[in-house]
Amino acid sequence: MPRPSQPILSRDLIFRTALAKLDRTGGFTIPEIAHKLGVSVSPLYHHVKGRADILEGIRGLMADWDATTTDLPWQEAVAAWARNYRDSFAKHPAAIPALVAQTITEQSVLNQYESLAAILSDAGFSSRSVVLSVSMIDALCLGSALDLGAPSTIWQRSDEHRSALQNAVDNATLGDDRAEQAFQLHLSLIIAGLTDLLSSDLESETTVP
Amino acid sequence: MPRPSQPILSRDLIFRTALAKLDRTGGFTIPEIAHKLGVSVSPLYHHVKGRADILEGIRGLMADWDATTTDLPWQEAVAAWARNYRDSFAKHPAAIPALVAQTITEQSVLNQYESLAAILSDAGFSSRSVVLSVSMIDALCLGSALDLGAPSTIWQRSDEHRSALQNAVDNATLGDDRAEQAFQLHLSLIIAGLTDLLSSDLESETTVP
DNA sequence: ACCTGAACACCGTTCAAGT
DNA sequence: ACCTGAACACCGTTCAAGT
Repeated sequence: MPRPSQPILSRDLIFRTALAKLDRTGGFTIPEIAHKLGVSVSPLYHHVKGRADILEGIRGLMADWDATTTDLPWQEAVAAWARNYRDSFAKHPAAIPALVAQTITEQSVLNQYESLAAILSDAGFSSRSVVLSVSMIDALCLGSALDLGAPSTIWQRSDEHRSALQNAVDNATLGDDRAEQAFQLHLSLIIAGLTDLLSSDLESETTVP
Repeated sequence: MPRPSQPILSRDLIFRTALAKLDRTGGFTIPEIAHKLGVSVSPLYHHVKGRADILEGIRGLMADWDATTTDLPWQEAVAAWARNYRDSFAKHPAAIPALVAQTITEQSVLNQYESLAAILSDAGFSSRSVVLSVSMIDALCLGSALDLGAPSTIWQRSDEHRSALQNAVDNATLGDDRAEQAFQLHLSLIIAGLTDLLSSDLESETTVP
C-alpha cells in the first residue's frame, strides 16, 4: 500500500484535526492526531514544532474572523469586537482551558488586539484609557469564555441543602442563557465606563488650550 | 536510618509543598513533591486521591480568607469579596492556569460563592439579578486573575513596529499597576451596574402592592 | 498505618533508516 | 520531502511486599 505522492499532512489539517478532537473529547494527544490522520507520530513534527505550536494554530483557527467592520461608532465597534472574540471561544468551549494556559504568539490574534487599540485611540481615548480599556475588555472576554468552557459547579443544582445561590438559580429562569445574558450586561457596563473615560479625556484636553 | 514513628505526610503538607513548587517554577509533578518531602511516590496516594485532589487542595489554601466581613453596605461587601478573591489569585499567579482548567469541588470555595449570593439576596436583589451579578463578578475575578497569571504578550513592548497599542502602553505610565488599576475600575463599573439592577428590582416590587 | 521498590500504561519528542 | 519504527526520558497511578 504505497503512500500517495500528494502530501498527506499540512499544518492546517493538523490544527483542524486537533481542534475537532478537542471539541469532541475535551483533550487531544499527539498520537491521537497521528492515528486519526493515518500516519505515525514523527511526521507531524515535520510540520509543527510541538504541542504548543498546535495550540497556537488552534487559536488562529478560532480567531479567524470575518473583517474589521470599520465605519462604526466606537461604541458599536468595541461591542462587535468583544462579541466576536467571545463567540469565537463560545464555539469551542473545550479548547478554552488549554488555550488560556498558554501565551499568545499567534500573530492574527495579536493583530486583533492592535485593531481594538486603534479603534479606541482613533476615538480620542488617552493612552492611559486605551490601556485600561483593553485590559478590562480582555478580562471580560476571557472571564466569560471560562464561564462557558468550565462553568462553575455553583450553577448546577445540588439538592443537598437550600442555599441563596441555589434558590436564585432555580427562580431566575435564565437557563442556558445565563452566561450569554451576563456577558451582554457586563459588556454594556464596560462600554458605559469607557464613555465616561473618554469624556474626562476630552475635558482635560480642553484644559490645555 | 529508621523512619520516625511520627507521621511524615499530611494532606496539608502535600498541598503546601505543591503550591510552593507551583509558585517557584510554574508547575509541579508528583515525583517532585515526593522527592521534596523525602519519601517515594506511592505514600502520597495514601493521603490524596491524585493530581486533581492536590489541585483542589491548593485552591482551598489560596481561598482560605479571614472572615465574612458582615455588617457592611452591600456595595462594600461585594467590593471586598471581589478584591479578596482576586488577591488570593494574585498571590499565586503561576497556579491560576492549572486551577482554571479544573472544576471547583473544594467546599470552602463553593461556600464563598454562596456567601456572595447571600449578600446580594439580603440586599434585595431578585433571583435573576443575583444570578447575573454573580456571573459578572465571577468573570471579573477570573479574567483579571488570568491577566495576572499569564498576561498577554500584548503588554510587553516589542520594538518591531509602532502600533496603537504599543504607543498607548509606552505613554500610559501605568507600569506594573496596569492590571491592578484595570481591576479597580472594572469592579467599580460592575458595582454601578448592580446598583441599577437593584433599583429596577425594587421598582417592579412596588408595582405589586 | 505508613513506607519501599517495581511495574504499568501512557505522554511528548527525537532520530536513524527507508522510499 | 515525507514517511516508518524504535527509542528516550518522562508522566500519573497502582500494587505486592516490607516494618
